[in-house]
Amino acid sequence: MAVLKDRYYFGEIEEKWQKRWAEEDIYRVAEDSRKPKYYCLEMFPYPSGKLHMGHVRNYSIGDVLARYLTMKGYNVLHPMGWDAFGLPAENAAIKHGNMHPAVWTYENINTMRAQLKQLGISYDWSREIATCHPGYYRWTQWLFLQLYKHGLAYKKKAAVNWCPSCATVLANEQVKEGTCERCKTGVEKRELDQWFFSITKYADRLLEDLSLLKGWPEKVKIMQENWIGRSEGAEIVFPVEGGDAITVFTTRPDTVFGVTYMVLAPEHPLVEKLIQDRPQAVEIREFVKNVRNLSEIDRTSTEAEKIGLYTGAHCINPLNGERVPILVANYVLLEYGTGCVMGVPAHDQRDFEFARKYDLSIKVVIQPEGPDLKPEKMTEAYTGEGSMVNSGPFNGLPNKEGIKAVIRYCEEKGAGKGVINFRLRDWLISRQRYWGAPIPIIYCEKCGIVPVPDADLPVELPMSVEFKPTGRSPLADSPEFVNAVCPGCGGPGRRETDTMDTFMCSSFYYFRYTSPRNTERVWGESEINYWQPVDQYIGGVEHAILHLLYSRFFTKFLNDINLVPNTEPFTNLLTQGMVLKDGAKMSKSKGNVVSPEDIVSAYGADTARLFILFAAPPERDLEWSDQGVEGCYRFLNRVWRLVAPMAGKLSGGQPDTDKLVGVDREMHRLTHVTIKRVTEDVGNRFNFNTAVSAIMEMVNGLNQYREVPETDREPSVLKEAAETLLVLLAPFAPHMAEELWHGTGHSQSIHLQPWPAYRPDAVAEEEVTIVIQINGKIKDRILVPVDITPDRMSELVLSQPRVRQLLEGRNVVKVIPVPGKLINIVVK
RNA sequence: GCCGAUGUGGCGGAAUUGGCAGACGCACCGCACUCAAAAUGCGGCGGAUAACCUCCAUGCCGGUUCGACUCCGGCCAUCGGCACCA
Repeated sequence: MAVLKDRYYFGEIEEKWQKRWAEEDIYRVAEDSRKPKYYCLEMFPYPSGKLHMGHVRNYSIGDVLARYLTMKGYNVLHPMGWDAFGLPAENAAIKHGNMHPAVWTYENINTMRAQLKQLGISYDWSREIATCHPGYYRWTQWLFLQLYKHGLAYKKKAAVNWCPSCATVLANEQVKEGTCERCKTGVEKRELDQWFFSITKYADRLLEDLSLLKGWPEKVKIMQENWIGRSEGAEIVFPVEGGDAITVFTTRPDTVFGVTYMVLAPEHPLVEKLIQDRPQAVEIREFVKNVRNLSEIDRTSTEAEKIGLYTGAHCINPLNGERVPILVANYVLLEYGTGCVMGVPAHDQRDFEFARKYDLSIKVVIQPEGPDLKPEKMTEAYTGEGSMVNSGPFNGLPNKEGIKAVIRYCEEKGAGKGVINFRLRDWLISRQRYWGAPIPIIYCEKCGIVPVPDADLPVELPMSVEFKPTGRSPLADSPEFVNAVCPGCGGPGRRETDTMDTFMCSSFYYFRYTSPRNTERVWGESEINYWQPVDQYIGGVEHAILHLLYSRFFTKFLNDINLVPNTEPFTNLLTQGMVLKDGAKMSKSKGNVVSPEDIVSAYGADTARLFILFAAPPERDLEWSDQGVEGCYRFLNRVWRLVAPMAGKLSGGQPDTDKLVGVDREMHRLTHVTIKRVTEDVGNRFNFNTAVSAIMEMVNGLNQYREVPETDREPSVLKEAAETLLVLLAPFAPHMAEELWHGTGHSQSIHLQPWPAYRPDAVAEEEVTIVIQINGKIKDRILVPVDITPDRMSELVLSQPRVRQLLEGRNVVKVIPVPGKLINIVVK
């Protein structure tokens, strides 16, 4: 039997068990049809250097769940890996001269892996993946080609962010408030050929299936819903004088008779055609050029002044034949709808303000009940309901019906149709960067765009490239990389030199974990069918939209091509709150960072984990407190001093609940109440903070119980209590629990023990204290049998001398007995 | 501006289905142990009050109810997301 030291030497203990667990490989899992599976996943980190407290929180939460569910008898898949491609690696390479992004990344991975092991997280490390490894990105490229083959990847010109000072292209993430993140220079726009995924083809499914996600926070679903941004309306065609036509999207077809002007986005392809040979041409070209150069931020800022210019051209309202002037304005976005807006100033606030500013006419077509709206007297647009007026055949129709009627009418006349529009845009995945998965495409003069054949994957990143900011992908300057043989005709070809957005790499990693070393296929069929979907996903809310939406898109696509059995990737989602210090997010610039390393070396991993789980429920932000950490450390020491002396002294089997009395019965009860509380808090509610509280209360009770002379106690009760305590503590403080478990005479790992079930008869009480209220105010308490009837309870309470005294001279109106809780006497 | 979350002691938080507000922990105070300190153990700890079995108290105002931290209506504050979406 192991000897337990009288003091808690966390360093020795943690090191010893981490080594043993690795040697015995206790966290390795394989498919096992005899056991129910559970896939517990935390968002894999970007290997930025070292773990921060947010990581510690994320992985501690996941670890408690994984360990708990394993003890509950599930076959738990709990893997870890690295979201290892991305800009910081490249920036570090530029900053540190000749350090290669791969070296920087793998060094960080080694550091962070060691830190995760020091925290004692129960990962199956045999499944570790890194997205920058050719064995992984081979499949990133393969999936790109699958999307391409199914018509969901396409190339198109699009504007990118350009920093004139760094002479480089910037990803959206690198643009902060319209300036370059590194040098603060104003960012410009440049047009480049780029690859896109047609996520918009899945917009309706991505929206509809949100309702299937019962285990997701409402907040996240609402954010995705808004992001997808479905709106119903119509596209209506306005012929332009002198040929051409403008198709406009509107959600208010009932107001088409009120159109008094039409506005095009500056980039709208028709603009140049309309202004040709007109006096306005010079001014408008200048305006368009200026707007194009604006950054996304400046362009879409609500504060930006709305500027419109008259083109001189007109179009015809197809419903009433009216002549409508055409304008160009900065607030109209080319990407949304059809890139133009019909102006209905009487019934749209923005149009109203714009019309007043430029003295455009206002025409009322929806009349609410009450006095007639007069354009010249209106101070704001009328956007409510009403009857249609000045609307030809639709006059008198309630506008809600008018929406449908106008659409039907347009469809009959061939002037338009009902349309559903989404705000969601296609996903731009091209990055003019080195440290990412190369897009597996070859351009050939004869064959055009040619996908790299599967057999030639991966298209490997060349190791020796220059990282000077030249304005192009560094790959473009690597002739060995660029020059390739066309797989179609065998002639000379050029490789695509852009790499893929790293969100692509993280959109399928949770599938790859099921077969991480499969070199033949992206994953095995039996593995994917066994493990999918992820039962519990845990991570920060900052990924509520992009990562989670892209992953849902991928899952639906992969389901469509029969590669995965599920249509949604994550059954349950837990979004953990931030870790704050002094009320603010920890950051270097604020100087309020607490490093996990320091905490682990000063107090041990068990203390760090316990504090982070105890300090707040997982969804809420957590305020870091050094004194709170101290408190958790003291608690673990208390556990040590309580249990360590019991080594070799515990005896007895299962206590017999029926025969226990007095302090033994109370202790036995506390043990089972604690099992119940911890099980519910961890398993049903994810309230780890209250689970820890329950364990603390049990320790307090156990300490008192141990004060009772040994001769007055039933030994089996102490044994049950001590062992239960360790098992309940195991998911939270795995090292200490393991050490004490072995020290008290066990040879198998505590982490392989079954989770205890509480005995209802042990939890049950014979008598309970109920509260006596008079008019809702507490006046007294009384001990009553648990199974007392409400009638008997009322009788008993009303006969109490103190109650009778309080009721003296008052009129009892009503008595409300609530069994097991309280009784309220209503008097006048 | 729109959408969402949160608001409880000196602090982090608890109260699971409308039923004892403040569990558990921190800080603080007192006591024990000690030559002393630390550590540890024991006790106290929302406010008012001389005191109570009294009164007040869960951001503010109002409502429903025998009973409201919890439900409803209206405000305020803080945080987060979206932000000219036609």
